[in-house]
Amino acid sequence: MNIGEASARSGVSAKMIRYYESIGLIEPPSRSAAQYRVYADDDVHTLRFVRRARDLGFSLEETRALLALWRDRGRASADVKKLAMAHINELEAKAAALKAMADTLRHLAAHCHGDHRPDCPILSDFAAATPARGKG
Amino acid sequence: MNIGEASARSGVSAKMIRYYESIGLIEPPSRSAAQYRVYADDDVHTLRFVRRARDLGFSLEETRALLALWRDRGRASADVKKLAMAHINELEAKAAALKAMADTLRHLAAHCHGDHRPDCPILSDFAAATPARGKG
DNA sequence: TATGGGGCTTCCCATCATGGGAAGGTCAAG
DNA sequence: CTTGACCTTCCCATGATGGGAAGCCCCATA
Repeated sequence: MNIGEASARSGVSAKMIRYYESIGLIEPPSRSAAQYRVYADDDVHTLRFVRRARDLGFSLEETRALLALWRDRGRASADVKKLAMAHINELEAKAAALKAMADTLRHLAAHCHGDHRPDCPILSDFAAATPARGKG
Repeated sequence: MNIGEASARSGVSAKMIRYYESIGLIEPPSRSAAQYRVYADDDVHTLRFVRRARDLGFSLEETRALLALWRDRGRASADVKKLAMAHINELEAKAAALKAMADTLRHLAAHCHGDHRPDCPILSDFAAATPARGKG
């Protein structure tokens, strides 16, 4: 199949498929006489794997490691789990950071009248901000 | 003061101060005879405001809007609150998305032995993934 | 006064993952 | 043979930031 069909079947854009190939994440497929990329079902399988990893927030480099583990039938599941757990921690740390921002902002917004008056504790807080020294 | 001191006082790198100036987020400061940027205390104030907004996850474009509101003494606090609330929603949506990824992955990892054996439901799930069609 | 080191200037490049689009070749259907 | 959809490669853009080179400037010290 051509790249368009591989894209449709895998959920990875043609643009990205070419890019993944260029950075060596996936193998270059064979080519037709006219230099069209020709994919097999197995390639679609790989692309779906990549898509799933990306959807779960793994970077392309992490995905590369996962692919290697996937292809290595003899690897210990501990290796996979270790990578996954590390990623889970990253994800949760990022989520917590975003949540902390939201909470701070929500706190400030709670004290903002939100009417026609100009006074606003949100902007006041921003204006009073000091870098890495607390509110001294 | 020179850019180095403004940077130290505001917590914004010199690199970023120049960048913010280049995109019109902050006003170009006056220059010394040798073309050095010369900042006043007020400029540091503005830089701290930007820093605070960035720390709370506002994009530079959102920060630009906040700066405009800050400088507009007559604005209604409702305008600020509206912008803030929208941002809070974005932050929480992103946090929820990250948390969902972590939960999915944690669920998969819970069923992974994590020992010397090669079987791993994490990779199995990835390999079985299908794009936007459920698990058919 | 000469020198050295640190700060400043501009300019270009890299990141990460992705999309847009141009210029041109190819294929299948009419 | 034309038309239109597809493919190719190549370059550019995003958002926010950092790295670093080449060259000028300023101050302190010898």
